[in-house]
Amino acid sequence: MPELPEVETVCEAIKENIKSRDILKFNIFNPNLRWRIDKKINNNISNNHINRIYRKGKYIILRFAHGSLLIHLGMTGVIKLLNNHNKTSKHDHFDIVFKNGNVLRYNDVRKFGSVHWVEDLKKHFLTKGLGVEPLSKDFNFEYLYKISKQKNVSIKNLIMNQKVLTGVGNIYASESLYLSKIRPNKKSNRLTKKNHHELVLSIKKVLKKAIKSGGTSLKDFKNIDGTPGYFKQKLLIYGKEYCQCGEKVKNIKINGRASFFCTSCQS
DNA sequence: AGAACCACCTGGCAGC
DNA sequence: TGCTGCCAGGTGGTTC
Repeated sequence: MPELPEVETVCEAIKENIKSRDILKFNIFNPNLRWRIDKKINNNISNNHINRIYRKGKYIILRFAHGSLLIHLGMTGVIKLLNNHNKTSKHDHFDIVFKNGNVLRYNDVRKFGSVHWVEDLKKHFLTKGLGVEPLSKDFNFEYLYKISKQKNVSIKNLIMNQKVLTGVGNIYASESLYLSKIRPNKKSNRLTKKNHHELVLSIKKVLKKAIKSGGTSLKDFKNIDGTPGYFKQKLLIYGKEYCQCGEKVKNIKINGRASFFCTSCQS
């Protein structure tokens, strides 16, 4: 579920709302996530101080002096801020308990998320190969064009490849391709230079706009205080039946993922 | 080597 | 009502 804007929203909310950065303990309720939660995380973070809270791609990173806590929300991961030790509910997996009583609680219905203690992010198997950040200046025409030409995949798969571009998922890939009038199943090496220029701009535009709206709420995404994001109302093609031009929207599978596009507006 | 497919898991919904 | 089948925002690992 959560793509870059949702993770960014959660990250910012944690920064703003956590009044203490000193951790008391790490409580595990259900260790079964994509990878079993390591009990040793408690030893690594209890009685330690978070120096920095930030996002890399779809990962939330809590940085300590001697390593980082790496959190991925998978499809249905939700982080809530609680002010006391509320009793746990179904699908709660762990708490990060702060010394002032604040609690960050991770809930994940489908268990596709993860949490790891990582000493060196550059060497960890989940983070070492991550591509460029879409909102950074490293993501530009030259970068995308070069990779596009050397790959033989659909452009949608290319921009969703986290080793190429980190943070873009199924919704924002569809939206960006719609904005730049490119069909999602078009092979990346067949796009024109103009296509690439427009796609880079569209991806940045869509992501920025979504962050401004607090992310997209379909079924599961909720911000840290339980409020939903409002980008869903602004989606132009994902999940739509008709395009703004009046044409019926096509929904095809690309690599098993629903891919929406307009046969009239996109070519 | 690179691309496509599968598996992991739960819940919601449509159709019968 | 209840059962079945299909669908869902992700991605590492396996297979082709």
